[in-house]
Amino acid sequence: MLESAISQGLRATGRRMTRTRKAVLALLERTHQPLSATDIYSQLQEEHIAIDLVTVYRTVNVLKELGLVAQLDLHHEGQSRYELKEGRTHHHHIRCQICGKIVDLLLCPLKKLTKLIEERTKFVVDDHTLEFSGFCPKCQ
Amino acid sequence: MLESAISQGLRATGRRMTRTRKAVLALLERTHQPLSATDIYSQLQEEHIAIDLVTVYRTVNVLKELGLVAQLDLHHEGQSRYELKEGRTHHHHIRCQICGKIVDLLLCPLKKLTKLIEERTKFVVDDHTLEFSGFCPKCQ
DNA sequence: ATGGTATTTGCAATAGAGTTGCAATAAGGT
DNA sequence: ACCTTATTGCAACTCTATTGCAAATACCAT
Repeated sequence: MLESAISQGLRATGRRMTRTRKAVLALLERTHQPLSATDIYSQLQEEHIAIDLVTVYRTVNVLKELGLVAQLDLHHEGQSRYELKEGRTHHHHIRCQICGKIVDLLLCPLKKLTKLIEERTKFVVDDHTLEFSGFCPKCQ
Repeated sequence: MLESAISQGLRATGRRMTRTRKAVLALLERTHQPLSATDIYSQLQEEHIAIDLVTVYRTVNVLKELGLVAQLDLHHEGQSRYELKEGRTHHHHIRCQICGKIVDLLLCPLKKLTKLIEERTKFVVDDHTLEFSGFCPKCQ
């Protein structure tokens, strides 16, 4: 159970473990797709858990600040998605252009490239995004 | 001069070369940074070229449909940017997290990786995005 | 050059994602 | 159980982008 460990992280920054934060965390924990704020909102509505959409936004932002959640901005989606980091390593995603299914790519091939880019551009690289899209097996 | 060639492309799809389309094209042609719709709008305002923001959006969408302009959705920017394709090959970008400067990366290292991903995921890959961010030489 | 017609433009209204102010509520240490 | 402070819900708002519609204009035929 993550909850007590997370509770500690919250308290360490003067925050509290609440009914709504538990609900959002539990949902992210049992879901295997990255969820948008409205996904989280409507899913919890269906489960008759009262939570305002504003609270969903505030909750994912807190979880992001604590480093517990990653925010994904996939191309052409127009809204952010969120997924639990929980012991998972850095990875990227592929998204189906037809049905929207998102699958993790358990790799990151960009370490060497990062060095090359730093040499060529004289930037210090801090972050990167990499995303593929196409047609999933069912939609081909 | 691009204009007459583009004019043909427009007419081939039942469209017209107009004062505003010329102005947006000319601006994109002489600018070396990808521009947002509001960038284009305010830049043309400064040059005393009257154009509505709505028209800017419609214009970049037409140019995108004609394959003349690429739309970039950079991470954490919250708005799209547009750049002329005009004879340029597929490439990616790096963006400074401090000053927002965007520099082209004249490479794409993802061909081999695409094959690997298709094998592993059984997706057919159609597109990808890759973006780096960090600190430019001036902002380090 | 002139006129006719379909495309394009500007304005106003609208849509959707996300944020902010504030009073009411609830967490959790004492 | 109480008290303080963080959190919540509601309403209002911001920002990017899109849509409907009447007026303006590109451009083809004459």
